[in-house]
Amino acid sequence: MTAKKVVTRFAPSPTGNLHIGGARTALFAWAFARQNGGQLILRLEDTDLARSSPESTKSVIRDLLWLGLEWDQGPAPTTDPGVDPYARDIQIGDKGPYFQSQRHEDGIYDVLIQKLLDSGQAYEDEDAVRFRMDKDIAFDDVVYGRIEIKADDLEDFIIRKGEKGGRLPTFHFAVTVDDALMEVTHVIRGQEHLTNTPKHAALCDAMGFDRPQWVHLPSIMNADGSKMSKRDKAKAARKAANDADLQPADDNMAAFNAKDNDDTDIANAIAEALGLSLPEIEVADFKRSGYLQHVLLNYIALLGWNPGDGTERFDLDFLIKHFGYDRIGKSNSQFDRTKLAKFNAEALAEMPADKFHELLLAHCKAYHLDFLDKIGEANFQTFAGMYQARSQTLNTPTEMGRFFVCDDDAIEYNAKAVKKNLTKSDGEGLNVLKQFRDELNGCDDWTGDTLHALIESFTEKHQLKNMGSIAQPLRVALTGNAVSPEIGPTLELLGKQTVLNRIDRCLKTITTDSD
RNA sequence: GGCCCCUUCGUCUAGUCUGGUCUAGGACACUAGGUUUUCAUCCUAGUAACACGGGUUCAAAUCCCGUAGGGGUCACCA
Repeated sequence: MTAKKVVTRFAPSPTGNLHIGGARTALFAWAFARQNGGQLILRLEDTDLARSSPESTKSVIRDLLWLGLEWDQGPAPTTDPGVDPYARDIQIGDKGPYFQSQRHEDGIYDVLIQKLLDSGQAYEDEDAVRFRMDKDIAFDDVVYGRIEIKADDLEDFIIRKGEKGGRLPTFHFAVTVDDALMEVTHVIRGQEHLTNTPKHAALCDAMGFDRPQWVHLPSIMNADGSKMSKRDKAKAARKAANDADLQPADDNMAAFNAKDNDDTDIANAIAEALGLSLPEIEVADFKRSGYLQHVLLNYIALLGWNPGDGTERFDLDFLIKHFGYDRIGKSNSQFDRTKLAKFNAEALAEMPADKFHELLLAHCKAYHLDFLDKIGEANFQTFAGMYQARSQTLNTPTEMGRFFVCDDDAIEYNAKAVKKNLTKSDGEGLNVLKQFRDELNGCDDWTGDTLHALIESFTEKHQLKNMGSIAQPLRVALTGNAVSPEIGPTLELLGKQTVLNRIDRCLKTITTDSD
């Protein structure tokens, strides 16, 4: 007997954006299929009419494609807005359709339910259909081992909803049937399904299907130990909205504020209005925050799995080569954004400068148009260059470099920085700044190199301690703070007029008496 | 609450199956020092864990039992 060809599947319900935990499940299913020359199926479990939406389907497809996890069967792998992923003729694979709502239309489930009814293994309960669970049941999970459940702890459960549920099959029934009919060999999913699995095993047995291999993955948790969920975003947004006394824009938002729903779109809208960042939970959040897809995949692969030889930084080829269920842990893990950020920072620092430039430009085009407008594409390379080594994410330059785009008189001076670099020792810094202002004013070749040389020669001429004696007062005048990238490129990018304006304003605003 | 699962540094983990090589290793974080015009980077050093209690054994992080803690699940949600 030859081993069956490996078939894995990722089967999200289209009720929102792709969650980070779902991304890890998809990643492992993808890697295992690729490792074994098998296939990955993308199937949409949309049997809950009320919660499923085409928008969610599209966003799941978008996010999976962004991550680079392509499937062999399922909806057409495209984000083209002109393409309807539900269209049957463009779905790929010969086991379709790949939407459970469509499979229901085709009568796939009803035939099998009728058989169970006829054989007495299921019975009608009001207008629903219930499956009998009257025997002890055991199954083997690849990660958790053998699980045995006594009949007394099992209850008959609904396999087909009644009228109010549209007579659709329930999740338990549909997954079992679809996995069997699509010849899925390995069911990889979150650990929350472990206690559902006896139901699926019993259903397989009752319908004469071979049981698949079940692979349950431990959960991904927040730093406080709670489960990472989109409710975290809602909670954070709600709190911010309350603190800021934000008036609800519409009924939806009012319901959101009253905790009647946890809509992440509303959460995002509030965050945008208030200019705050919510905890990243969904793949799209990480994208927006400026994480690279391969870094994100690398990091989440490490949550619950490791190659065993200490390697932590790896790419997808490595994962395909080394992935194995025997090295998946059983305990839940907390998501550590700091470690992710470090991984991301390293990846950004390592890449060629033009690659970083290209990515940052694309990121700003998508999320930070104000920077693009103010800095201009011509100067963008300089901007990218000065932040590459200091960036944790593609958002770092726009966070740290806020001063590049703000108005000259919007600079707020940090008191500590002012004292240390300007007013201390009878305004030593202010004096240097005043003198150097004239040097700058006389400079005709406004480039980073020339300006750097100007600072150096000025330092020597006036026998100052080091470049910092000028650079630091300049930083405070230009940014309000004692921190900026190298001073030469900073001056260049700000431009002569802005630099002089800000120095003048600083000299006018800050005096030794104000201290 | 019933049932199921889990428990090594703050966090992710190696080691557990096949007890001795573990005075428990790595990474991120943290602390100290160094390099640097600031910040970041980088370099060096350091702090820090086998949940608890019993048992088995010459020997236990590793095997057994119990306790505690955490998670999941008990829907016509998935």
